[in-house]
Amino acid sequence: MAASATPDRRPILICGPTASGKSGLALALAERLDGVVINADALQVYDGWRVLTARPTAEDEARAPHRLYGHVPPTEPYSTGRWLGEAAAEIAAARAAGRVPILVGGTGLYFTALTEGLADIPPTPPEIRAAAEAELARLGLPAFAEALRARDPETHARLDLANPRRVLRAWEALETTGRPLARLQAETPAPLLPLSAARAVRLMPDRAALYAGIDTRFDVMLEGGALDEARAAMSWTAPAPTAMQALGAAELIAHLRGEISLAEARDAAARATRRYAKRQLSWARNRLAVWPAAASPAEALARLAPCA
RNA sequence: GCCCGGGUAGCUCAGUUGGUAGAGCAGCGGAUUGAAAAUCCGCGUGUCGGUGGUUCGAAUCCGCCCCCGGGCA
Repeated sequence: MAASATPDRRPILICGPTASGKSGLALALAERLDGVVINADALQVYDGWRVLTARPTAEDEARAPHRLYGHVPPTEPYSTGRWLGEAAAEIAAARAAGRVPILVGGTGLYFTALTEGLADIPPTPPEIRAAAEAELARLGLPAFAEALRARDPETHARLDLANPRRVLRAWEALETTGRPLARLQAETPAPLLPLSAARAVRLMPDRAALYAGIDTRFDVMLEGGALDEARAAMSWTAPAPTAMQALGAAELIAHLRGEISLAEARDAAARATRRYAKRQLSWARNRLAVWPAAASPAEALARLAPCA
């Protein structure tokens, strides 16, 4: 333990399931290491969802710089590609300012794109997406997949043909670039931040405790104004589908419309959140298998920024 | 104390004339390179309350015991 050793100023990556204490950990690290917290969560980017997405509070944001939170209006679609570009810029800016970038979020795909690379493909123009969706609706999935196979057998051969999203994505990439998605992915450039250039930790909390926390947290959200947020969302004009994916939004809106009771909405939202957490753990366990794991935020904090 | 009804999966329950059990919900595992809080695939996880007995064979039939609900006292 040479006290004179240069402190590790590599970016920190924190991934974990919802309600695992990621945000608090990131904030504590930011305070100890003079860092900048950079969001890696697909829904927390949206303005309009603060309570329902458990975004850091104004008080939290006053304690350390926070980036990529609530900076997107609900009318705009968001994507992994857009996040990657924004995150890269924020990482560079933090470094330039002599601060440690601390990326935290529950969207595993974002971290994988950052550390393993993402194919260089321009965003799908809205008209191409609309046309692709119309074609899928007109033909049905099997016939739509066949239509793709006729034009792009290479990508078709590796697709999950039961998953409409995947088939749609392949179609859109082909329409947008004129090239097979499989080829584009094979040409994926080097990652912006290889794992070796960062300090990563994945939170793997006890399942039962996590689920209990999810259930109680939704009640806290309700007390904190989640219903007001949902009511406001009902008046958004032409919100992007990605913005309406916030867990609990559909349930609370159904309740506000008088379709279900508040208790039913709460149960359904909590259940959806538990399932989401399960998928996140799946990603962390299998796709982030080489990341050091921590059972709790406290354990991770002690490892990444001892004492203080 | 007596009389009914009921104890089967985590929960609510089904289970034909006896052939070691199955639905829904919950849950679990997996995939996932631009909607990822999305999307998709797969999986019953069980001392049938306990214990004797009848039977080749008992969740099913019989005895006793335990527990829960209701009624009568």
